[in-house]
Amino acid sequence: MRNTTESNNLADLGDLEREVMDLVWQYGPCTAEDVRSRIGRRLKESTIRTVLRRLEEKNYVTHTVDTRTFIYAAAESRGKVAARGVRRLMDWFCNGSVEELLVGMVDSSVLDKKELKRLAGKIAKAKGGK
Amino acid sequence: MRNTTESNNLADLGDLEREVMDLVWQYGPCTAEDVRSRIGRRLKESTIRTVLRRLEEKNYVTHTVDTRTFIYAAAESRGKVAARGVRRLMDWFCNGSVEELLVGMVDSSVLDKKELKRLAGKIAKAKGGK
DNA sequence: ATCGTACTGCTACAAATCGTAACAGTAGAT
DNA sequence: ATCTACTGTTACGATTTGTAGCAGTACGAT
Repeated sequence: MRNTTESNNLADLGDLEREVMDLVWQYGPCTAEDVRSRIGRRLKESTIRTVLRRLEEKNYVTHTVDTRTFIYAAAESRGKVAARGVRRLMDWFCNGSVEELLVGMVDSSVLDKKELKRLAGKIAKAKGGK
Repeated sequence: MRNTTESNNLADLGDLEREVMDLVWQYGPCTAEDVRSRIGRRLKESTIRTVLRRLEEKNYVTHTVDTRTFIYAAAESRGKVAARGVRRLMDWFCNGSVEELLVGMVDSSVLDKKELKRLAGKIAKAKGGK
């Protein structure tokens, strides 16, 4: 019934899933137990494992094995994930126009004009030409 | 169980809901029947009404009554909705940093550096000072 | 005044997603 | 050979979304 081929959720992640991703991004590669001990809620280790497994299915993390233990690492940077989300927002609501999006951001004060200009300059300068 | 107070879905909308919003945005105020006749799939009018009702609950549209007929209109512009989504993405994945987001966009070629600069200039110039 | 009809209100239901976890099997260490 | 730490598998309830039927009611025509 639901569209499974292309999720309609901008981030494909539930709240807990996002929390876990945050930890993975923040602390780097870690085991389920690492996550469990650092996360703010009291959850069973099996719960964390389920979440990590689902995150791997969704390609948010990958794992390697150390002896018997799974070590999970982020598959992409936060910024890239966010950018993918932005692209979707653009496609859905702005006919794919970055401009319409930026204007909307400025309009609803998500972004200040001066700030935008400053950042544009900075970003254009950093990370060498092309 | 799930977090109901603050949805975790960037857009709070399913695919059909988004399609309907598109029509409302594109054609302006309309009735359920208007939507039904314009939408690309064959759906019962009651289905459309349900969707419109839900969209109203979510504050995406409002309605007025003409004699007995509900006329639905978008409550916000596309750009604003998109911008709200972007804000969430920033909060979730970039610690609220616009910079990290823009960098991510450039990194994953959602946005080109030159393009960014051009738009920044344009936007800063347009819509008068401050 | 009556009646048909066009609209709305309410309810329902199945599929998918997500939070949460138990239980079973198995490979390493001792 | 055992114990134990890990993984694999399965489950279940709540919520969201697509999809729609049925019941009630107010207007317009006769």
